[in-house]
Parts: sequence; structure tokens; C-alpha cells
Amino acid sequence: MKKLVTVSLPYANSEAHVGHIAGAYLPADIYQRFQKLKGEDILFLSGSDMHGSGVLINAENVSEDPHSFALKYHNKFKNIFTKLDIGFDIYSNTATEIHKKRVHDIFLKLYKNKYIIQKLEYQPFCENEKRFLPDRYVEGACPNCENPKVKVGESCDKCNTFILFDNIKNPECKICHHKPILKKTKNFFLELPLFEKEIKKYINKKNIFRKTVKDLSESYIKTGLISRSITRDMSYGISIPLEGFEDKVIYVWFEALIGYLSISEELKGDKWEEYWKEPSQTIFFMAKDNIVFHSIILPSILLGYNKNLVLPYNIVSNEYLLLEGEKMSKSNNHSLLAKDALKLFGKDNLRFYLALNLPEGKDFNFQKKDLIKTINSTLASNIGNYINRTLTFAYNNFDGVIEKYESLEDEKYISDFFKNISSSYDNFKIKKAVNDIISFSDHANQKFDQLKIWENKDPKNIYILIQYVYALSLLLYPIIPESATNLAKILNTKIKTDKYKPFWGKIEKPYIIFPKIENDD
RNA sequence: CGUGGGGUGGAGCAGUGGUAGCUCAUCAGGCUCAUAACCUGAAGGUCGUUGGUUCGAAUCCAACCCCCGCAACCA
Repeated sequence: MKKLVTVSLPYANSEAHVGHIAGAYLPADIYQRFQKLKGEDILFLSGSDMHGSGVLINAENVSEDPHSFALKYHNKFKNIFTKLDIGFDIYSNTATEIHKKRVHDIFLKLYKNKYIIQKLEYQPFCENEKRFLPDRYVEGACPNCENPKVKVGESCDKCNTFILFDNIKNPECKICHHKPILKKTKNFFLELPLFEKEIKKYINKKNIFRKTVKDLSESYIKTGLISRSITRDMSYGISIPLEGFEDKVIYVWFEALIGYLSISEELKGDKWEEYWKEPSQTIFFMAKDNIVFHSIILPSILLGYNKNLVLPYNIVSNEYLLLEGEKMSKSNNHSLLAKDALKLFGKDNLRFYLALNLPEGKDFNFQKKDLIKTINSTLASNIGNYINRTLTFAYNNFDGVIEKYESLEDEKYISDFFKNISSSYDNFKIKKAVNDIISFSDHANQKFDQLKIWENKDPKNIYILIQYVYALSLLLYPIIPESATNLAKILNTKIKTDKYKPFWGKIEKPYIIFPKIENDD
């Protein structure tokens, strides 16, 4: 079956940190790797979001051209994903011609169908700077408590009043402190209320959604959907495909969502729609702040554009990662970039630790000390040591030759276990799968003791024990592909299935695949 | 009543109606094939508080307490 697996597009104005990886990219990769093992036809994609004021402002700060600035960060993302074995079929960006064409096509179609309409509205404008002022560029005093330092679009720290341009006192331009005026401007609006009924029905039926996804979407919809402006007075971004709007661009959140379609097309050409139509499923991984874009706005765009396109089959969101007990923050220099974590711990140690602790249900506190402890006690001492003691024993006592026997009890245990894991993955319980694999390794270690192979040196026993090693190579592959592949090489086999079948044959000289991390405290 | 999440043995977590679980740490045994690794057993929890629903509540409901995020870079 065809499945489209995507991860939300990262904003090309900063580098990936461990939170990005744990919150979205790693769980998506593990999921898609497993599905590929099962033989599903997976298209796994993402790409950098190249536009938006965040990119523009950051680029201006360092006096760079916004496009080359974004491209620089795009390449950094691409590079770190490759280094972390996030196995995208395509990682592109939203600055391509294909993307622009698709956005224009969708924009015009929605416009023609009156799902996008023009509205005149008044926006704060600074005559001194000769520019429209986005929300937070207008400062003033709170209308309720007179607190002199509030910004439009935020809540007052003191009394929690939400500040609007309509109610702020003594407004001034943040840049030059002149008083802004209201100036008429024409913008385009996406008429979300037209989709409200269908979206409500859609979300209601989606029992596969995690609790947060459902709750957040429902609470967003509860108060009724409102039209949202999808254009901005800016020079950087995707142009509006109508005459007379050369000084405006399409707002980034509208166009970035379309990236999923255009990037599909970029890789698959004319066949891209096959991944977006029945019976294909589309699955979106992201952190929790992106939920409503995917559960409400993307479905609305799809409904308005082409009724044959499927709505998201699942939206898999994760909570946040804390670092050493505190929220990550660049300005406080409290952040761990993915590339630094990679250097410190190594790819598979990092992947394994994050996978075991994915913030699926609640925030997870990433601690370096805990990582070292966890890797040493589970991946090295439990799983790694089991693999090593078994392989070494086979190599030293049986010349690495595993003869075929039968052990129905163990073979059944392993097959049943595989079914369990498969159902965990299919239900997007990735963390549970990783935890279960550790229990599997526990069971294998117990088996080793019970069989007392060092006394009897029975070839049937090594056959039994090696079944667990082979099983581990398959089980670990989605989580730590490189190490699992190395293990498969020792076993002289290849990883290409999610099903367990009895294993025998000649193995290569083993070595320690999962060394401990030296603690240099 | 601003809002979302969370409060489970020393630490980190799982567990959404039916005898409280896992990993680490602690203690006592065992084993020696292995990365001083592995196995067995023990101790340790009034599941934030109070009240309610129920034959039965960590799990459902209500109220309250505490912690974290919700201004900016930022998933």
C-alpha cells in the first residue's frame, strides 16, 4: 500500500537542535523505516521552509540576501539529516519552481471557487518608515491597567488583557517611535468557515489521533472558524498570481503546507497524486505547535482544491524536549544542536536514547548524564552484551557455523513478539516498541543463562541463542539502522523484511557493536 | 475563574475501571560464555489533596494545591 510520510517543514533560519530530532524527524524516520521493511510503498519527505518574516529578519540582521541565507540553513538541515540517517526519499525546499507553480495553481483554484476572497482592511502603517507594521511592531500602553510596555498581538504581563491595535493606548512604531496610522490595504483571506462543517466531521471521526491532537483541534474549532488572511505586505516570498499585487506575497503558513504536495511532485513527477489519493494514506509528523495547521487548515486547502485528495490519515504530534530541566532557548545559550549531540554521543547512541524517551505523551527532559547511563546499561550492557556474548561464543566454539535445528517454543516466542512490535508501530507507539525491544533482550539474556551453553556446548543451544541475535538485527533496524546493518553483516545476512524466519549459516568474526560511553566526569 | 501539559516507590518513566509495573540506584545470593557484563531474590509507593460515581478508581466526575510552557530566537 502507498503511504506518504512527512515531517513538518523546518524554518530555514536556524540549525536543528535535539528537540527537532526527538519531536518529529526521528519518530517519523523510525516509522517509515519500519513500514518500508514491511514492504509498503512509502514516500518519505520534508523540506526547508524558505520564506516568512523570520527568515527575512534574521537575514537582514546579518546583512545577507534572504534567499542565500535560507539556502545556507537549508543545506545545514539537509546535511544533519543525512548524518543522522533520517532517510528521506527527498528533502527539498519551498524555493523551487515546482512549488511556486503548485502554490499558484492552488491559490487560483481556491480564488475561483470563492474559498479565497479579497477583503479591504485597515492595517497599522508607519508613514515615517513607509511600511505596514506587523502586530508586534506596534508598542504602547495597556488599555486596562496602563502598563506602558505592551505590544499588539500579545497579552499584557500585568493584567492579561489581550492587546489589539484597536484598543492599545499611545501606539508607536517600534522602529522609529512615530505614531502609526491606519491605512487601507487589500488582502486575501482563506474562508475557513466554509469548511467548518466538513472539518468538524473529519476531526470527530479521527479516533486514531493522539489526545493532544484531537483536543487542540476541537478546542480550536469550538469557537467557530474565522477567515484568515493569507497575504502579507512583504517583498520576500511567493508572489500572488494576480495583477496589481506585486508588493505583496503569500503568507508563509499557507504556502508552506503546500510544500508537501509540491515536494511529492518534485520526486514522483506526474505520479505524485497516487500518494495523495485513495487508498494511499498521508501521515504527518510534527511538534505540537503545528497541529491546527495540519488538522484544520491543510484539510481545508485540500477540500477546496481537489476533492479527490485524501485528508491526513494521521497527525502525529509530540510534546517538547527540555534540556537539563529547562526549556531550550537560543538567547540564553541553553540549547543542544543536533550536530553537537552527534559529535558528543554518536549517531546511534543519540537515536536510541531519543527513541526510548520520545516525548509522545509529555515533555521529556534530555540530560547528558542520563543519556550516558541509559546507553551503557541498556544498549551496551543489555542488548549489546547479549549480541556479543552469543556471537563470540558461536565463533569461538563452533567456528562460526550455526547449524539448523528447530525450537518451536523460541521461534513462536519470537514470531509473536514481532507481531506485537508491528502493532505498536502501526499504532504509532514508537516509544513502546523501543521499550519492548529491551524486554526482548532481557528475555534473551535469561535464555542464555538457562541453557548453560558454556557447560554443554550443545549446537542446538547456539542455534536457539542466535535466533534472538538475528531477531534483534531486524528489530533494531528502524531505530538504529547503521548498527543493525553492521550486525547483519556479521551474520552474513541482509535486512529486508519485518518478518522473523529461522536463521542459520556461517557468521563472520564478531566485534563489539555497542561500546560503552566512557564517562569523563 | 487567561491557557495547554504534568504531579505514580531515592532518580527517570509506563500504566485510563478489576490483585500497583519497568529501568537505574540499594541489599542478599548465583553464574563465569560476554563489554567488571549476565541471572535469581529482597527491601522500597496512603499513585498531589479532598470529596463524589461504582461491587470495585492511579484510571471517571468535582473542587483545590503544586510544578512546567504559553514575550522574544524557538518543535
